[in-house]
Amino acid sequence: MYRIGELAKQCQVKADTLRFYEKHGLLAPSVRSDAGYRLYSNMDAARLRFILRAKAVGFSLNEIAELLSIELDKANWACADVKGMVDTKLVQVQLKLAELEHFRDSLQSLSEACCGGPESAEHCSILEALESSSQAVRREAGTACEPQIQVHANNKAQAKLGRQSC
Amino acid sequence: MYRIGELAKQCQVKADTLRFYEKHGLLAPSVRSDAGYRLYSNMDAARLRFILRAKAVGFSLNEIAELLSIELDKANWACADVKGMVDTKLVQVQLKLAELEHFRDSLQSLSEACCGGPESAEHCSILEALESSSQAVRREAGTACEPQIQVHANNKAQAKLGRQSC
DNA sequence: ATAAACCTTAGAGTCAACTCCAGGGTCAAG
DNA sequence: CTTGACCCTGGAGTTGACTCTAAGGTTTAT
Repeated sequence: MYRIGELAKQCQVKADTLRFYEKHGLLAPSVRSDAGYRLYSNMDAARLRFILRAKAVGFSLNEIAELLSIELDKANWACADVKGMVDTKLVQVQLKLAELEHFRDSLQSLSEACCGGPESAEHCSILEALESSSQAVRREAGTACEPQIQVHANNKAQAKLGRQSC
Repeated sequence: MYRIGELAKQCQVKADTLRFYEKHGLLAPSVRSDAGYRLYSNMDAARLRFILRAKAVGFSLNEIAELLSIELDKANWACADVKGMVDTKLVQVQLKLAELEHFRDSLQSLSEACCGGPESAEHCSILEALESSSQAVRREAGTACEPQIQVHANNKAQAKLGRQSC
């Protein structure tokens, strides 16, 4: 059993945050000591890690509470309800995964294309990578081009030539 | 070129949000009309989509601004700086990816284990899946067990027996 | 030429998620 | 038996990210 400060330190959050989570129904210690101290079990700690992981990938505390409520109210719900809820979250997670993979790919190609040397990054192909990562709408021929875009088109040509953009 | 309301609708945000992003240095329209109206190019739109994608996977606006500043200040930085920054973000993204995959796996096993029928979910293996998804610290033999944990151990036995937890 | 539907700014308000503070209780070490 | 490090509660304050309001200017359709 951990006291609030111990669990907080272990998970790199503040004790206040744990009290906040308790007030909002996300995580209550399974036991209190005689003096009223919160005592957290290993299961409580696991639940906290679950919460923090969900938070780190962009879920709000409300969404997390919804997910966790499955665990709490499970006697009052039908399997179908539970499965529906889980599947909904699953779709959300898969969408996030796809976005993150897209994200990673663009950062990766950015990193690979950049020589990493001491030169100015002025001609680095960052712009290009970010653009393609953002699914930039292709410029149709005939559209007015700003100066920067000229530079960028230039970069693209360079990159094509020798994969050397810096 | 899109006016603020058009771009906002296209990306499912409010016009106010775009003005907010401009004030905070994330996205400025490349042109203003004679009357002072903001006019966004396709590149601006791509940049906005990049911002929204990053936000959806849990990056703060400050972190996103940091990433985007690469694009803006590239003339003032060495390639090494840029590469370092990108690689740092890349590590963060890969961490998030790992968490999300872990997350997806636990939701998936949850969904598969649950029959989805009209029965009470009381004996559904949700607890188990959430626990394992949270990398629950293994209970050592000899540690005091709460009643719920007994129930859970029971569930686990059921699940082992026939993969039928509902 | 005028109403509806846009746009502008500056500044105030809202909401989520903490974070801190005051005033007090608990507990192990010296 | 007190000192210092912890804990408690209730409530106020902060930060990030919008979101809205007021007071006005612009565009477009009739």
